[in-house]
Amino acid sequence: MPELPEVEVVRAGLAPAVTGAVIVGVEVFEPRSLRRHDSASGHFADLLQSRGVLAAVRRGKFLWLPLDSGRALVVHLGMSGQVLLRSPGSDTDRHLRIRLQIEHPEHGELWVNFVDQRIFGSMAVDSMQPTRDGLTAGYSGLAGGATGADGLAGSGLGWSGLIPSQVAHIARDPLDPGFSAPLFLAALARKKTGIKRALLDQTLISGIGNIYADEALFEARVHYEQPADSLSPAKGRALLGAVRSILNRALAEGGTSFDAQYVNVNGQSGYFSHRLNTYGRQGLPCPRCGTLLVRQQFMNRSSHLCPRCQRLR
DNA sequence: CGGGTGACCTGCGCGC
DNA sequence: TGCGCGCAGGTCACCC
Repeated sequence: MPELPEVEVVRAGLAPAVTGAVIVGVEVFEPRSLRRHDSASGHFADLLQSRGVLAAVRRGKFLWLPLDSGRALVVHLGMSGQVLLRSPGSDTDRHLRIRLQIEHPEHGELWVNFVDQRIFGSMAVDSMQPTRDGLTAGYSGLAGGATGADGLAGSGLGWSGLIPSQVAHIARDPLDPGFSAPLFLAALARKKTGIKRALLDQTLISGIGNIYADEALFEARVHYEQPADSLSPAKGRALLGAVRSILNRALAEGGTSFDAQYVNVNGQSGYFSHRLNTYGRQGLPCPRCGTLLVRQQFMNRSSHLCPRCQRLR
């Protein structure tokens, strides 16, 4: 489940089930799913066994569960990853790569199945470090970003001010209260690169992938190869506004699902695919002007656009 | 530094 | 029915 709305749907589903739970069992069926785990710090299963889970946090497309050991279980869904909550003893999901058995004080025992057809996703136990700006590391669904509300003694934010090392280079996403629009727009204005490349650069702004980049560019009427530094300040602001609007609307509909691949923790699909204006709609008329939409090769993938509404300037 | 390419994977739908 | 091809929502390493 790749882009921000789909990952947030997973985070939101996971949070109530795992917060306060203890990991009582770990089964790794596919070691390639541990690609991002640094085994020098210890074996994946050993680092999880008997640990308590404090929360479910997300920045961009990265998800992590802070643990009572001071580390975090980092989850990245890649292109085809799913996290499914199952009752103990459930039938094995196809492409099941890792299973965590958790025990929650209220909900009892539960299986957390990491399912991933293509194995581009991964799980890893990672060390934590303070955020560079001293703010909450990501979104955990807690009011006020959990500031001072996590009951941890000592310095400020506790786990909420810490970020897994492998996520530290990822920029804040545009729905994060700590995201600075002026700083992002200023950085954009310094980039000579094409605007879509910039939107997909997770170190500049995170959470945007191929679908929502195309949709936001369509909404703002910008060509994907328009140099970032050539956008007027007003156009830059409009584009960021379009990005936020699209992400929020997709979130409200449970994300985008073309097939059973992109589902929440209960295996249910989102409905935003009905709202897509350009992604995957090549050959169909532009909803704005009726010109036929086109698909073009870009960055080893596809860009979808209206050749009339989105001209290179 | 920017930008291009390939690697990492499995599976589905299509045309022949 | 089978086979090859192109396609898929991401990220990273390496090259020039």
